[in-house]
Amino acid sequence: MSKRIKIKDIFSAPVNQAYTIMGWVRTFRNNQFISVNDGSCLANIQVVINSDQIGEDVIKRITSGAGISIQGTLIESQGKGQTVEIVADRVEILGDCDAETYPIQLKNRPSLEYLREIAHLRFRTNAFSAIFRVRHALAFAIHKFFNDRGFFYIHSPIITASDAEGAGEMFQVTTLDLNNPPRNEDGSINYKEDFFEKHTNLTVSGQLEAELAALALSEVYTFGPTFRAENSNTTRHLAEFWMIEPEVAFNDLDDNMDLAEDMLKYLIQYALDHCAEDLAFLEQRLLDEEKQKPQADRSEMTLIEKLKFCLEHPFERLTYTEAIDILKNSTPNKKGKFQYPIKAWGADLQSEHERYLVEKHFKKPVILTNYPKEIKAFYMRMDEDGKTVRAMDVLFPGIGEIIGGSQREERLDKLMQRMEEMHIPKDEMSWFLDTRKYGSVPHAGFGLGFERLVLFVTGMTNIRDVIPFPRFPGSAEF
RNA sequence: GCCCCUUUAGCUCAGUUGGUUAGAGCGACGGACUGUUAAUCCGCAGGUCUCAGGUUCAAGUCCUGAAAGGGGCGCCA
Repeated sequence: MSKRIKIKDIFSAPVNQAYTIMGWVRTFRNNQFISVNDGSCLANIQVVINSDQIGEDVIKRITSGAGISIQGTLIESQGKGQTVEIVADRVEILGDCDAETYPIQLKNRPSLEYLREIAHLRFRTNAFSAIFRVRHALAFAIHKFFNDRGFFYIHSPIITASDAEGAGEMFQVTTLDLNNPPRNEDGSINYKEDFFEKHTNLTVSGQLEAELAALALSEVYTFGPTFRAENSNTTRHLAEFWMIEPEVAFNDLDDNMDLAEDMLKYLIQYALDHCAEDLAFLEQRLLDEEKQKPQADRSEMTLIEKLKFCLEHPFERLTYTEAIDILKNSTPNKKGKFQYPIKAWGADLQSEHERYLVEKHFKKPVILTNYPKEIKAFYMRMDEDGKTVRAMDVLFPGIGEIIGGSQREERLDKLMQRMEEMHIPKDEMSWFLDTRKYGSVPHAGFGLGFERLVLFVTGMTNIRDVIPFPRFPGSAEF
């Protein structure tokens, strides 16, 4: 028996030779043509069988979804629609698939909502196999981008005792018996008896740990799961998501923006170069979906046009103060169309304002910088005016905030002052403050929400469709 | 957490002002078919109209509540 060849490779393999392919039946037509997919690429290989040669009992078992092994000869296709096909000598059913109960009937174009409920099987569809191949390519490209630039991949902890990062509600980690936890004399729970002998949570960010590494290795990044127990019910939030957090010593805010823009463009280019077939499919899927919508709600660009547009234009960089001016004088603000009208400097920007800037005013990715200190985290570097901090948010069309970052406050006295103002317990953060005490240098970094990047590149609209097994309030299936 | 929408066959959806026995396409199943491409053709089965109350002579249709799903907002990545 010949060695198995992946379907991805068979289209360029020499013809008139014997091959073995394995995969799953997509369709079976005319008792003669099997479309087989093994997930290595979007395309199916057409297998031609001769019913005289393949027994009736086997033919009966060639159903949609069945696992199958085919041995045969690759030939130039005798029909239209494909360049090559396999004439089968041997067909073996590896795993039967009962068509009566199999929940995926591809010809019905099942809805994304339905497939979300059967996430364990949705990999079997073209859309989800394409999404997860693109997701893989982007994950790989992230490591390649940083490795090629001399960054070191730091594994920040998943379980953390640090409760002071301020990035959101946390999931507690404990081995204590919830029905009968050990108590202190005052009735509070005695975490001294917990596994770590202290109160611990799942991490909401690897940033602080990345800063520790950056202040020795200079250029580092993290790429790991992150957990937020916020009760967020949107198409852009997950309780468990993956985040990329580069942190670079000696970088200022401009360097940080350059790194963010270079990285995003590199990743988009990588996807265009390596996932052309999948992206073309996802583009068509999006076009089909938008046909249902009224003309006004449809995108002006196709998916691939949109991705290329991002590469070709510099991201618009402006300060929060400049953005407020634009918004204050904008037509929707004057006509009272904003749900939250922009009245004065200092207001937090709502997603309607971000959308206006990105989708209406500039019509391209925007980097907003120098926000008021009151609406940003304690670790961001204070500007000279004492009012704003060196923060930056990268806003993408359709996604909103895809990156949030800043130049960090490296001056010990200023950092301590901010922690006091924002009621961050200093005693728990001594390890973090040590970096400012001993050889502190300017540095900057940011966090990229990986799923938000995948959303943008694949053109999907719900973040629950770009992670294999999404976790969100009320749902931890599979 | 707040607001809005949806729920009818395995899937995607029709179902008029409340009025006989609730429909279609696809899928499944049975059959035909040796060049199909979401194959085609013929045939057939498939329903507690999400659930619990209520209004009414009469409810898939109206009202109340619940559940599940979707969307928007907030929190952020």
